[in-house]
Amino acid sequence: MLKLSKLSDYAAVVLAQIARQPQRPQAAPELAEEVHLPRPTVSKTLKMLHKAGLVESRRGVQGGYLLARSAEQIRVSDIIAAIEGPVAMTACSHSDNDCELAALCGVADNWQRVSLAMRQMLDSITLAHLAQREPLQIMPARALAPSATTFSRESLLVSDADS
Amino acid sequence: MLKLSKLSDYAAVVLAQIARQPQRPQAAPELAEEVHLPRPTVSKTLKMLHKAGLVESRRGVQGGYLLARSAEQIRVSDIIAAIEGPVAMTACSHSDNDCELAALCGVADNWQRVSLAMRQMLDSITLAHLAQREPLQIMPARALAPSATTFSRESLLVSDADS
DNA sequence: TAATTGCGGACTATTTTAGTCCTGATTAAC
DNA sequence: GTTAATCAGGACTAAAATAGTCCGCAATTA
Repeated sequence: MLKLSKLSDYAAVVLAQIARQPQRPQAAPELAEEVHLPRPTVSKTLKMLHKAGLVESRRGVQGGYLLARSAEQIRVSDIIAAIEGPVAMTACSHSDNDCELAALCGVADNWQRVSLAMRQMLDSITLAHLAQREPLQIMPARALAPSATTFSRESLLVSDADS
Repeated sequence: MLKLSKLSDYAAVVLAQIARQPQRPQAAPELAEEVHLPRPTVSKTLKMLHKAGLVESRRGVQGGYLLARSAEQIRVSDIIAAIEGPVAMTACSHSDNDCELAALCGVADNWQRVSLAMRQMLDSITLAHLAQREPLQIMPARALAPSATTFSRESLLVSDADS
């Protein structure tokens, strides 16, 4: 399925909810109610998001959670990384891991590139996009000259619906 | 991690190996040896690939596995789907699944689009690309006019290294 | 100081994944 | 027709990841 864990999904939903009231801290139980998810679970994801630096927390009365930076600056890949660790498709697709089969399998390099392309796509989409009530349009991407060797941050551009 | 299962990774490696000798059937134990993976496991993945129609099998002496179609016609998304089921990032990102929270979470539509973009990327890369000994270059994609509403199959173009 | 709220971590249960093994069916060669 | 090679299907086990809950402590504010 190549799927996100449920927790990552929850994280996105909860963050989107916070993003819709950016001015005041929102407490975990309050958020849980709004997104219809169990409190301890929401609490857990918020703690993970805090550890990853995506949200700020305020304790005490009137406390709660705030975005640590604007929704435009929180990338989908940040959210996923906060919950599941860095985005990488295979064990050998992140360089620090030494797969002793890498030399043999003859596919490792190419998997790495696929993985990179995916990460870049996820980098190009932000919480602000997710939180929009209007559906996104993710642009069809287009091939460049065959000699291009690097990715641009803009490789997959996401724009608002034009209506 | 948003990672592939090991089995999917194995499947890619094994398929790449088959692709390099397209003319004759290769038996499971032989393939296992070549890719340095345990026989029963390779056997299992091959059975899954067969069920998904990606390889043909021949029983008996001199039997083994062959690609069911050319490596250019086998997409990475096919391989993943054969092992893990259809590519979809979240439970609600495939339409037939009814997530009762969809109306509430305010994110579902956008997740679906992210998921779609990912699938399209995976559609655009084939076994032939993976099997190449030379590393791929996956093209930087480029935004089109803001009013574009559909994806093109070519959205992420993969080309051979130009060296 | 009391109420509210986050923090950290332990813990359990469930599901998924990985990996193995066995028995039977099919095919080709002799 | 017999034999050996090979795939087919599925049962099974073990291990790991995931999901979810709970508790006691720390911080903050009124």
